[in-house]
Amino acid sequence: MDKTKRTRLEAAGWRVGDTADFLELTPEEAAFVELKLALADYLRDLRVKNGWSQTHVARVLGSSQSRVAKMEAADASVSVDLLVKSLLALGASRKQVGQVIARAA
Amino acid sequence: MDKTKRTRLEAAGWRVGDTADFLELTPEEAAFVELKLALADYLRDLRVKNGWSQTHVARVLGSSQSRVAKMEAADASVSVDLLVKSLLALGASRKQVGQVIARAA
DNA sequence: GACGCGTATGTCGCATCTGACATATCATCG
DNA sequence: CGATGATATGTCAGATGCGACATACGCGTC
Repeated sequence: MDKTKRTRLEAAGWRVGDTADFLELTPEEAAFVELKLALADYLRDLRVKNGWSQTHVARVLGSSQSRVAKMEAADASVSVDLLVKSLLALGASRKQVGQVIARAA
Repeated sequence: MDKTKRTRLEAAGWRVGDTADFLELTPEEAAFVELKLALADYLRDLRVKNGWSQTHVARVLGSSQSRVAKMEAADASVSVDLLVKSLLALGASRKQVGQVIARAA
């Protein structure tokens, strides 16, 4: 596994080495986490591409800068619900969201 | 608007005619609800196609029959998180989930 | 160095979601 | 007509997610 990805997974709150051995996710769990990471990356792309700060995005979404940071980090405390709602609120289409999710890992 | 769809939206807990006037959703809200309905429909298709009962699916998911019923109804009390996790757990691929979401309304 | 700006991380009170249970509805079969 | 199985609806206590705040880190500019 890619070291960067592993770090991100840990950051996302997924017990990596909880029991001193290595990442052990069922295929569904893995697919779910990757799906979430993909949405998080897309959110960051969208924001950066438009030259927005996290604070600005937070205002648009009616949220806070810290939550936007956590969204982009795919933190364990953010749901797919929040990511999807946020992307739609920032102008992404349902179709685009679907494509981001469908894109093979 | 299609009468059936309106009924489903009401069932899903979306204030339809709350103030005696008609459904008033921002475009993002509408897209989000439709996205949720699409996932719910797909869950039902997947279950019926395989000849599973809601009770059986509930056992597989580690949940209850009532929650499966609510998922298929896109009840306001079920999140996209739960729908996506359930679909993946029932064997749908990340790609399939994405396609369901991307499919234009 | 000190400031400003953007981002990251930890925590908390409150709101929402979840599984479970009870119960209702509705077929189908004897 | 029971009786059985599948699905729907309402409720609740406990779990999880949310916005907000504080604070820390990095990086330019002065």
